[in-house]
Amino acid sequence: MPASSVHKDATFSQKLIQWYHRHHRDLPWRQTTDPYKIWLSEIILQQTRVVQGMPYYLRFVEKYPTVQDLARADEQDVLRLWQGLGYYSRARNMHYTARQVVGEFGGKFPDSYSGLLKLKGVGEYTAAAIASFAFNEAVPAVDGNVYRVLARIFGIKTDIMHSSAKREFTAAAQRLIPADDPATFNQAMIEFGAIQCQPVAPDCLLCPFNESCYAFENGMQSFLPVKSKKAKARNRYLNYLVLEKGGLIAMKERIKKDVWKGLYDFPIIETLQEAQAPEDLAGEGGLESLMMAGRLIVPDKTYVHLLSHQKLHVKFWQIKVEDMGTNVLPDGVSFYNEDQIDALPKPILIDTFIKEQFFS
DNA sequence: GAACCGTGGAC
DNA sequence: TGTCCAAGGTT
Repeated sequence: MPASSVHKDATFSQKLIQWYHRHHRDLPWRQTTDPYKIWLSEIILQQTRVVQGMPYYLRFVEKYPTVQDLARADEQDVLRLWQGLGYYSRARNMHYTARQVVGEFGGKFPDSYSGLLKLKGVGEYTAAAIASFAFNEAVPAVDGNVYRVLARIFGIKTDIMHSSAKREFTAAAQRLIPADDPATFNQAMIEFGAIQCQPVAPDCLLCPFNESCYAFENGMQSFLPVKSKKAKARNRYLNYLVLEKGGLIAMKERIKKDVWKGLYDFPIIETLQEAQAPEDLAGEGGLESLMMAGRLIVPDKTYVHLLSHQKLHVKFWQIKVEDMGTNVLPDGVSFYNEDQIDALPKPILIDTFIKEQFFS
């Protein structure tokens, strides 16, 4: 590498870290080098805004102060504490990893990027983040913020959705990272992307790099980074059979490979189109006999619930049961009282419906 | 490589 | 209102 490049890269990291010291937010996971807490914060913050993840981080640290505490917990309680954050496999993987760290590693997290990368739920970004923040390893932590900063300042036009992008952007960051303080550099890149080099309408007049930024000089802020479109969400039509008997409600854990795995909802009939009458649900899984177990209340509204890849159109068919008689609940379905239901992890949609309908 | 996996906020 | 996005990872 020519000497001029070395000089230029050092200048970049120095200016960036200068900016960081002046502008960074005071966030709780930056007050520690405990790999457990850093890991916890990184898992929570995956695809999640700081304002949304913050209360969850504080609750998790409060309830599970150490990895041993988390390992001892039931997965269901971990999912319940995670309720509302989404991408629930993060919580299940986190719990699995806590048990592995305690059971196989004597309660100590791997102290290197390559070791951390082996953990379930820890990919290249998260491994680099923990390795640098907790152990000062000089590996670049390249997240969405870093893609944006690098693409704009250096004019990198590779589609960040393309498979080659990760290698290219990681190499670019690796060239910039200072050996003497990789942790602050990584924090600074991420923080700079989050609060100065924002996705939409960044205020470039305040930016310390506005005299050398490719995007600013060429008016390309809104076009960089290049990101190809995502596929449109598919429509799904869900019909829940909500059996209520003497203040108890029948619920079931979602165990299939599908959305909300590990969470609880009701017996469900999925249809290809929106069901308008009880007859539309016949022959769709053998649950229709449940609708005869009591007095049926036909839903008067459809909930539309958006997921990242699905648009759910959901109807709740309530069945007021006096006596199940010869009707039996399907496998895995049980009646729960209010306190039990409160303790179960549930999708936000289900939690909202229950609160509206029963326990408001 | 592309699809999948949640939720809430900003525009 | 619909779209995009947010400290990604797994299959």
